[in-house]
Amino acid sequence: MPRPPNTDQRRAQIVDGLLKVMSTKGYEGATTQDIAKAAKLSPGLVHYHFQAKAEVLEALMNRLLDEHLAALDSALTAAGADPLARLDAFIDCHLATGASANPRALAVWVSLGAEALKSADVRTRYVAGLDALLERLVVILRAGVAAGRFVDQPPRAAAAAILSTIEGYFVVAATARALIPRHSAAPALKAMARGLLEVAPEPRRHAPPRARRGSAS
Amino acid sequence: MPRPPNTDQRRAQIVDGLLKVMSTKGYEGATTQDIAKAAKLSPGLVHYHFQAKAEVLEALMNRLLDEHLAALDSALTAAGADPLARLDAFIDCHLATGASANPRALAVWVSLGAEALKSADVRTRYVAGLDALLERLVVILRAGVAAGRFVDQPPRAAAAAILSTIEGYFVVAATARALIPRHSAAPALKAMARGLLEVAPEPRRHAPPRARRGSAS
Amino acid sequence: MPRPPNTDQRRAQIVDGLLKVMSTKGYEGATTQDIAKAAKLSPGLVHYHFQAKAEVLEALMNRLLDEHLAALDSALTAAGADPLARLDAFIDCHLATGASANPRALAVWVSLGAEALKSADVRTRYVAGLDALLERLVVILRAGVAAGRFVDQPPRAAAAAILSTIEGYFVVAATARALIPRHSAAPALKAMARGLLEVAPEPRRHAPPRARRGSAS
Amino acid sequence: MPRPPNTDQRRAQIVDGLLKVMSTKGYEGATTQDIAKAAKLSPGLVHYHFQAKAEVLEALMNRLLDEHLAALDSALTAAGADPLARLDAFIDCHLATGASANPRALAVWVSLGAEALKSADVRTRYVAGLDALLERLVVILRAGVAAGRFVDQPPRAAAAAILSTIEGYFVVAATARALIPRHSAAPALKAMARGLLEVAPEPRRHAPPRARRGSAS
DNA sequence: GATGAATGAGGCTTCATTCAT
DNA sequence: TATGAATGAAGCCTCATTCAT
Repeated sequence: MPRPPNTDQRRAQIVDGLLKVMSTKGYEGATTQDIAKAAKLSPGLVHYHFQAKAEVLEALMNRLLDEHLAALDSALTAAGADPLARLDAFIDCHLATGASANPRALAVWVSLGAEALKSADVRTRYVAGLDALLERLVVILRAGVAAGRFVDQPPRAAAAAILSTIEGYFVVAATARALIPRHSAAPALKAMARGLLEVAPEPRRHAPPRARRGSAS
Repeated sequence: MPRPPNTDQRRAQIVDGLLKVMSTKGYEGATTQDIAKAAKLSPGLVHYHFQAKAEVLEALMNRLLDEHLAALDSALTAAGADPLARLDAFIDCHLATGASANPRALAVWVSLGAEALKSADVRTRYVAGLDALLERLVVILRAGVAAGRFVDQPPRAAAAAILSTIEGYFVVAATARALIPRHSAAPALKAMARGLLEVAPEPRRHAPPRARRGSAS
Repeated sequence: MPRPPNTDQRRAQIVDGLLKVMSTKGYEGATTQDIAKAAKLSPGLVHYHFQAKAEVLEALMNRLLDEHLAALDSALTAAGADPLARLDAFIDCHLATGASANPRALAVWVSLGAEALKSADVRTRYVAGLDALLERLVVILRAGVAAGRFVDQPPRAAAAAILSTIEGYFVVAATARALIPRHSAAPALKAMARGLLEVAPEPRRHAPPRARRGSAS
Repeated sequence: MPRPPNTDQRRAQIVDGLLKVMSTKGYEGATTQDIAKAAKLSPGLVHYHFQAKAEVLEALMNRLLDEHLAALDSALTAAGADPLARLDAFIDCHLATGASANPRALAVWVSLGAEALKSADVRTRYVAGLDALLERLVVILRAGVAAGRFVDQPPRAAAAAILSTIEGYFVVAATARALIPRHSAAPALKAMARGLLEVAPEPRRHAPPRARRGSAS
């Protein structure tokens, strides 16, 4: 009659502990004792359920990315088929309702970017996460171009620009939130994206389809 | 016969050592021994010229910001008075010719963002740096609005959007450069900024000053 | 309905697990988890059947010594009454057919010698084991002297010499087997013992006195 | 005006600390704190002068072996050219005056044998040490055979036997000194070696070189 | 100013042992 | 009996900082 296994719960607890501590102390600053305390567990347990601290970080990355991608895909599905609606959903999911609404996750994500500079393992996963987002954007952009909604242009460059803006908002929001006027991020990026994709503002389709510009070389 | 003081040079050496090491190991990963070695100095000297490691970081931040702001202001001056030209110069200085061209400084800047999450001192300086950039953008934007070149809108929101895009490009470039098509960053941001500011492509300044949108609430 | 006790079997399993692990990792290097795994049991069981890891070691020592002494006494019985035959049997039992044929037991025995340096408990049992062997040798030697087969000499010194050679072969065989020509150990020790005891070589009183011998058979 | 370097002395101190601690606690039982305390140094210094604990062990092995080989070679030189005298000197150096006279070194050597079972690095050096001794023995034996002093026989087997006896005496002396009658080791091994090599006892070289050997007094 | 040895606190990790089931 | 999770005390090692010269 063994104790019922609760490894999954414990691992989740520990990962959550790292999330909490890391958001204020970074990864290196999060000691295993800190993590254990934040998880309300004994220090030894961390290494009973994970081989090393780095493995907790990996699990945390996976959790953040998985959760975020799930939320994103759900939002995209809800947005329907219209490319612009999907693009807006993508932006909102990042800047209005999603990731940026969770300050801890935001801070951790910024820390992960810095960690990616040092650790190849972290970098691999981090880049994979960015790439997954980029890919979704590219698909949206291609669809928009195919539908004649977006001007024809290299979709990867445009996607990188939109994604970079999101990432940049994350950094600024995490470190200097006061610099961003409240609720300005998503609308601003939408306007910027429309400029990039030469989408005429919906309500006003008067002006002629002005020539393309800014063809991100 | 006292030897001529060389403190300034030594301090510069040490700061440079931190820059080198930090770009691949981050701040915590940069040990004083590492810094000394990169500076080609003995370890003891680091604490002779600086009271603490954190002070070296502070000096490094100051150096990066000072150098960058100097380059920026110089570029802005060279751009003349036209708001759009100044905006383009601002963008180019960040994404085409300036900071992003120095991978080490780029990596350090990203690390500093993460460090700012942990240390109030770093954060203060980091935010001040962002704010200085933001302020220059705001001035440009206001001038553009005043000149009727940019649509009227809350300049801080637009400035934050442009600055965030730049910061985001920095992060992505530092961690996943392959995701950004070569030379696409500055043109893309210019196009985005034009969209945000409703600037008609230069060759055509026919259209009436259409109503503003995207008033980042 | 109580299940039939299987403590003895479990203890044997655990002791065997320690034997396996210890032969390659030593006693301190053998974690209870290692032992349990090698015994194909759960970690908790080790401390259910033994109060402490040290107790497993004690049981292992006892097992090794008991088994070895049983084999030895059996070999001595089979050797008959002749002192020289009994001496040869003693040597063969150690160097030709017995302990040294089991690499794991050999390694463990060497580790036990080192362990005896640290732990009084281990030392007591280890010394008792050596003493038991020594005692059997002394009995053989005394019998040989009484029978006029061995020259009169202090039997404890001779016994210690023979026993030391055996122990030394164990160490060298366990750590540097290549240094010992194959099958040379028992013949060499027999020749040495004869030298010590001034036994004229029995078999050869025929042909030209010498002829080569000791050629590591 | 830097502090004069004393690294060599410090390293020697640390190695000596390990020698002291290891003789009673073994290698794993010798904590870095123990070593530092025994060396009367602060704990951090151990890792300032050595990269890892294992490196201290390596240095200790080298010291023991170097010192021992130096003493041995010196004794052999003093023994002159006579093979038997050299053989006796070899034995005395190990069992009468040399290594076995230093209980700490003896215990450490026994521990090293056990350590060699676990660590390939230790084993390599340990075997090299044994081999160096063996080689000297082989040279002596070959010279004796060439001079007609020793019966012709495979020298490596005889050398291994003699070396094993020495190693065995080390183990028994370190763990159960009481089992070895005082001052019996060297004489006993000399007698055994004579038996093995069929050396006629020196005093009587009257009789024809009778085949039989071993009538050691 | 400069050197590099010295210090000691603290981090990650391991592990014998205990415990809930 | 059996299981495997849980505990907490060390252990090895790193490192910012100090110090003797």
